[in-house]
Amino acid sequence: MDATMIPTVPTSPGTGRKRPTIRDVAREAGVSYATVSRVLNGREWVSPESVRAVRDAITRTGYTANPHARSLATGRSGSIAFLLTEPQHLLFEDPNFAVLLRGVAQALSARELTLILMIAASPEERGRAVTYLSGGHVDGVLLVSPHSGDPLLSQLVRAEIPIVACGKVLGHETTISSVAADEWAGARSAVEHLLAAGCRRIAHIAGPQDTSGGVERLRGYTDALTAHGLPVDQAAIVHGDWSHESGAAGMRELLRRVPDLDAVFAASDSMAAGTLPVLREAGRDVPGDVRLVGFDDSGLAATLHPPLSSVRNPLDRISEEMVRLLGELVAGRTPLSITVPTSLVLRESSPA
Amino acid sequence: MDATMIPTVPTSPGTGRKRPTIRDVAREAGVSYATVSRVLNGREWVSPESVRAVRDAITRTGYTANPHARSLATGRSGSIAFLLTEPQHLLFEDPNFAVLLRGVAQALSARELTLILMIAASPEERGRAVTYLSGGHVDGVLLVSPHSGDPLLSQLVRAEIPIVACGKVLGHETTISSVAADEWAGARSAVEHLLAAGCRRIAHIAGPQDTSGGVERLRGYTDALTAHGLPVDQAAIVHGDWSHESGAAGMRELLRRVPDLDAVFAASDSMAAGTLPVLREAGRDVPGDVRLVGFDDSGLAATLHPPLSSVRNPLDRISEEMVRLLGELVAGRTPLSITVPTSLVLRESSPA
DNA sequence: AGTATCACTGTAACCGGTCACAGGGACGGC
DNA sequence: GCCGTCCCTGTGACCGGTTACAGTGATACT
Repeated sequence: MDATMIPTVPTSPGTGRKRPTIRDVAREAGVSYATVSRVLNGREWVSPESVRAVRDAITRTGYTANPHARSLATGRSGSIAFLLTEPQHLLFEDPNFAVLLRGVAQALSARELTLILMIAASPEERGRAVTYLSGGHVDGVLLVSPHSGDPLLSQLVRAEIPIVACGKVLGHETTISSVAADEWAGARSAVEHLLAAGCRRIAHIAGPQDTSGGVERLRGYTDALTAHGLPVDQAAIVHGDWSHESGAAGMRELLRRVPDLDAVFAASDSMAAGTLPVLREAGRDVPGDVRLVGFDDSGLAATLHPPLSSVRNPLDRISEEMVRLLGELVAGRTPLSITVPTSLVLRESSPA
Repeated sequence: MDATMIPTVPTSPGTGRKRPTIRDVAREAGVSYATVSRVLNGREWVSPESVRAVRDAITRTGYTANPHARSLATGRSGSIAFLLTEPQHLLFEDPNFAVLLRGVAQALSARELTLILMIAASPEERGRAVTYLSGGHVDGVLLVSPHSGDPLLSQLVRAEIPIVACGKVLGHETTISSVAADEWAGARSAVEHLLAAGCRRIAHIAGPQDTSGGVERLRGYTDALTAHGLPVDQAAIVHGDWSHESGAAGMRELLRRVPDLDAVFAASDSMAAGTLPVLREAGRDVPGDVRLVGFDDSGLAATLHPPLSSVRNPLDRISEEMVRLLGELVAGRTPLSITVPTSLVLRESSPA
């Protein structure tokens, strides 16, 4: 059927017909191209008639500005990079990450900024990422919970790119802005809730201690205990890497070391999820024998059996603040670290 | 809107010292800037000495090309958009999506293309996305399983942007390239495996029938049964929406309708995971009493108890092919639809 | 020797915007 | 009538690359 049909338009993709430029609009509107530019950016005085003429011409021609020409002229790219250095963030293990990404995309879209996603897992990818970013081709970089010692960090800092991290970056407070949930308070409230429910042998599955999240959540746990006059038993603290598997392994270890535990506070929902099959196998009922609280309130929490109590990590708020802070950095303000409050969401795994 | 835009103050941190340009490199190397450009693109004759001089000058100055200037001159942006029209893709529900994104990022990075992520959920976001993309500011668009009737599709097609979709787009075969897994064959092999293991009452939890995935997987199931001379019992087929919950609900329904079932083929791993607690509660052992096979072989499959057999959705392959096809479209080739093979991964939930 | 070819290089004109600067009316004050 | 101000507008010089075109010297060919 289409073999005999001859297309009416020479449709070579991209080369088709030229897109209208600012000069075309100017001619159409009967003004100079500088005036069109002024209307577009709206920061100088232009007569109402000119504005209207230009507006009309724009809709008539279907003009949209060429962002590359604009970037070249202004030196500002209008795009920011969202850099991931750990591929597992993108995998099943970390559903929070997806929520954060969604929030950031939304906040950027609202500011008419484009989001460039860079996943730098392999050494080559990391190298390419550093070169690209150091080249000053984006206005700023958003980082997800970077490890403090990562050489990538110092390279980016040296390149003087505005950076905002999600989670405090120890040792870089003066060069990198950061937005973090008040994880200490969240962890503390989780443990206080368990104490109020009558638990006295509360164990903790901690996160990596080279991330602020891991440190803060552990600190919240110990502080809650000591504030209530309870001893901090090092045997009741095991360390995981946020993952499901490490949660399972940690739980097995805890059952061996502290068989009389009556509650577990896990530093992530994934790790909390990992404890469930282990507890079930050991014949411990949740929440009957052991109360369980996780952290992040990810999508995972509500789908577990039993549904998991968790500390809500306000990721929508965090992503919004990250973009705001990045805007300020780009505008020349000094780096700033802020925290946003968390809240405890109670579900069946630890009834009030 | 202007209030939220990043101000145009020229004192951004990056402006400290100016980045070297092609002219700086030329001066440093003692050649003209055209020669530097030639070395960079390497497509014309340049003397070995000049090449070496330029190379040295580049490393000495730490030069990196300004992509915006390049785009402006060449008319090619060097970036492609990854467009999501359904926000739930990014959420916990669809771990496959993350794997696909990862693969695409990798494939693009290897080709020195940048990935612009656009999430167009709200009507405003969708509008902005269409304007941006229609403006010709990216070289092409990658779409994830779009619904055939989506007006966004026809708008993009009208704007003559190269598009590659993941999953066949019914009705747009001649304008949009697509890459899809051979889901029919995958589903069929899963059911054949269950038949070979001796199962005779095989139920199916199907996906939404307005997606090609849902349709194809169901068709593979029925075709496998009829090919083996078995009747297709409509009572043994329930419909879900890919989610964990719908899997659980479907399983409850199946146990009521087909109490003597000896196997379940679920159209997604999430739905398969949802069946597990229901089966356990009903006292059915997996795989002892009921064999279970999922679809996608997501990260989820291996972490379940028991580990889940699943049809492997070759997302790495799909992402690679999507990027390849997009490259061909940009180069002017006509749209093409291809399928890539799936394979069955056996685990404890359905031993051979 | 004259000339064609080859290998290489430099100049200049773009690409499509932004913005500093100069200039031109209209108006008010002297 | 002259001047200064206030708005508004156009010209032209960038931004940092690519590339068409012209040119140069060396070598090969006639």
